[in-house]
Amino acid sequence: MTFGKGHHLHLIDGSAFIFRAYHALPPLTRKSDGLPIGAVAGFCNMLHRYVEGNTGPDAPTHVAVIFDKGSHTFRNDMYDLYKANRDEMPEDLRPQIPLTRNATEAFNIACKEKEGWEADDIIATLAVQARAAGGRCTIISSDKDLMQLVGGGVEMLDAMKNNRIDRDGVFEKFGVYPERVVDVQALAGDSVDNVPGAPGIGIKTAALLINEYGDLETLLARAEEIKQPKRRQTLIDHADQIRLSRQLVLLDEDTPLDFTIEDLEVQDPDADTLLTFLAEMEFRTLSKRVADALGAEAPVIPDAPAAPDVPEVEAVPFDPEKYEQVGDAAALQKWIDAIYERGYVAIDTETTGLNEMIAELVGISLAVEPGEACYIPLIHKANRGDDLFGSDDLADGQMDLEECLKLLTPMLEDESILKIGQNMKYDAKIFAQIGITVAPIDDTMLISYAQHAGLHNHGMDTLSERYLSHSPIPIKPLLGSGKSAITFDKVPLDEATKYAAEDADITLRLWQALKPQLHRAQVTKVYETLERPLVPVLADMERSGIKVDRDTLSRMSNAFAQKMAGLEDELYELAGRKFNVGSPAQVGEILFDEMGLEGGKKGKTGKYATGADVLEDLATEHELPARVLDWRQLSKLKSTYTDALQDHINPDTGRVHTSYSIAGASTGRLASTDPNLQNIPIRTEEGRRIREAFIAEEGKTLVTLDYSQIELRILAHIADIPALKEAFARGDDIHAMTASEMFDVPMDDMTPEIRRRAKAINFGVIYGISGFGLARNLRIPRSEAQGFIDRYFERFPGIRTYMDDTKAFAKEHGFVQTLFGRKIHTPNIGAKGPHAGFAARAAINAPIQGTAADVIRRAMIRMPEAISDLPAKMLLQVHDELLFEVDKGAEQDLIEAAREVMENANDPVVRLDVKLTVDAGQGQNWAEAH
DNA sequence: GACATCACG
DNA sequence: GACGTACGTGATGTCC
Repeated sequence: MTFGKGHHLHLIDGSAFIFRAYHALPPLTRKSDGLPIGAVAGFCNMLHRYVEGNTGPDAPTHVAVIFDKGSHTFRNDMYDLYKANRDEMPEDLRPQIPLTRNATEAFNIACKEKEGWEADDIIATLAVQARAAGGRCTIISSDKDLMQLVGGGVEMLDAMKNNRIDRDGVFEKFGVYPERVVDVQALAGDSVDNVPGAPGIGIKTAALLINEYGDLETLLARAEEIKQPKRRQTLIDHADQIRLSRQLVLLDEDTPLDFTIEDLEVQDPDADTLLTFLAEMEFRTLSKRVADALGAEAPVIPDAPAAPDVPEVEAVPFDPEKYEQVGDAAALQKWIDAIYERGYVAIDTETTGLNEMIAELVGISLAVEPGEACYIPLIHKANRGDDLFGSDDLADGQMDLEECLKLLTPMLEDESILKIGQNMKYDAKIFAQIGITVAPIDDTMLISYAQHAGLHNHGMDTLSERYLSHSPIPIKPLLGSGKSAITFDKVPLDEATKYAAEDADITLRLWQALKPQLHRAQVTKVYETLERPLVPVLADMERSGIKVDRDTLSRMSNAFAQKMAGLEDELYELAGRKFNVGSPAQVGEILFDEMGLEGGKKGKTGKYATGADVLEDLATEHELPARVLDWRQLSKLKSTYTDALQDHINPDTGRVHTSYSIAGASTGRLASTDPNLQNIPIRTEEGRRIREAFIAEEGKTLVTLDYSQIELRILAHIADIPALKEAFARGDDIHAMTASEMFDVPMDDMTPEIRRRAKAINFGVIYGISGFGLARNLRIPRSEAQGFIDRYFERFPGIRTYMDDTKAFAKEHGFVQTLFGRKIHTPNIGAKGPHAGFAARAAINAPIQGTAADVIRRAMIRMPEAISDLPAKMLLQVHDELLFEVDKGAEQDLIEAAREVMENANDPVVRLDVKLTVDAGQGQNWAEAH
């Protein structure tokens, strides 16, 4: 059949698939012979997922995977440096390349390549042919070089993000439509492919020029007319290089091919061929999945003895049908016996919601071996939630909650049985609500965090996909979404069992895969002293919550609303019309288009930037931006704080219970969510008053203790700066001392302005200083800022060494470390281009911020024991501050005990050359205590 | 759901 | 030699 109207050609960029697969998976090897196989595994998974997704009216009628072949193409003849900066292919990837061709053929998908041409040229040729024939074509790739082909039925699809790119999408990316993309690329060049382009011209400028002059040749011909002298000269000087660049990025739409589109017609895979291939590769999980999809029998893959050092990840296939639903005491007792035989169990709770303070226990799942898991439903309803007249009757076949807990509690509290969970803080809190203290525990999320912080997140889906090559059953289809969403107790029992038991099964497998790796990564100590013991401490703090006075907040909300209304009237007057003050886009239009103010800069989305820094600069001359800033401050305080906080007051406790994520921030810091209590205002007087709503219970006092300058002290120690260390030892004002040293001003003559500058520089150092950043922060010329930095390095030479050493360490190892051994990975440290500076600064900052985070973690872990004799509770942590609630009269005892713990939190593991000091405060509310 | 903005250390 | 930049977070409102 001739390809034409109604037909749809899919072209898959094979190389892109391979590299994505390679980087997405750990370095897996084939068990029987150790052949590296991770990229092939990922490639096959992606192909399988792709094939499965091809249903419905949009499915392709023709398909091919296109590969590059050889490294020498006609472009190298034009320009010998083309792609010359490409890194060598990783050694363990090379042998996998031919296997990906075999894989494609095994899936019965056409597999095309041509010596001397790039895959992109073949794709271009086929896309153009498809378009000419009146058919559609989808290019599955996110390579921007292919964007020149889009239009007239040709689109691109980013398979990972499931993001279609049409002509408008191309315009967003390049600022021009597809037919002018090569012109823009010719000017902007491409550092990845080593296309030179015009020096100093990026995509933004290129698009601007092309749009003004129409096309590249016109632009080059009329280059003399360009107003900016530098730009003009660049274009004149480099015209030849620009034309060459255009040749390089222009795809060959006439690649000679020895096949036609008709040869690419979609064919069903032959089950035998495909499964034989997958079995050869020893992909157990995927074989099973593919066999299911094809309705064939999964091949038996003999269990070869595992090579040492390779985690066993695919031993037992996942089979939701095998999970047991436990409905009576006898059945449960069998599981408890199995747990006692082993000494450990993976456990997961299902509840009615994500907020542990409100959620109710719905069921419990247990796993003892990979594939051996059960679910104990407890209070599932007999009817689905979508049944309008659904009664509250319980579904049949469930154990009585009390009876179940009576059997389970001794095991949960038995110190000889290890309870393994994914994010155990959640489950521990659920059990704590019903009086059960779960211990001892292991947490797969934290085991991963200790090893892989900075590499990826540590949610179950991510871990399962990465380390088990298995995608967990999604919860969405069970619960629905939006208004019609139901809670887990409305999920039918059989579906609930498959989902819940699988979670425990996955947790157990992750534990088996990841726990033994802790010591190999040398982070066992980190996990055991900084991560795991924090779980019960945080669970207690979160359950305690802090009292918040609704009336105070509500009064403030009203006051803010009135002020905002007044400001809005003023603003409409100033602008000469009504507009939405909350819309940055409209504010930008008013300021720069209608009022014609200078200095409007458009961001990447084509809108004017109207951030506080911009408006502050304008506010010295104009009324409107000043009032917008006032309005924004009030709006922020009202919506984020005085309004939203009220909604977080728990009706039962009258208190606000935040949730801390232990494995969220890469540096080891905690993060606070729902609500975030780590960013309650303090810097402005108006904002600070919100802290008046955080109050002590009747008869109690709020006490805060915070580390003084902890990050600078740690910097002084790590970078070994004698002058800084001595200043801290003397108890000097550290910013004043820095200023005195840098600007040769005696301490007695210090002015606030000079001190302010020194303070900014001190912070800058912690953040991985740059002249640009400091200049922007201090609003001084860049050259002056650079002068400050040079002087700083001169006066404190250890800083330079620290920065250089840290960067070198990160480049060599791919991570940096805190003083306590916490690893923070820096995967982008070797990146080329603008990414590099970013990663370098993060690498410089991470050991400092991370060590400070470790210190306060240690203090928090020791705190419960240290204050156990006092009528006091630890409520909140704000990075370098701990907030307590204590009975009146015991304030001083608490301060003494807590300060002792905090100031010596580094002992005995790390000796510091600098003393840690802690300031204390107390009061009836958080504003007063500070 | 992306983006801009702004709150904190 | 130019690039684009202070480090780490989370919540909200707008706009598509």
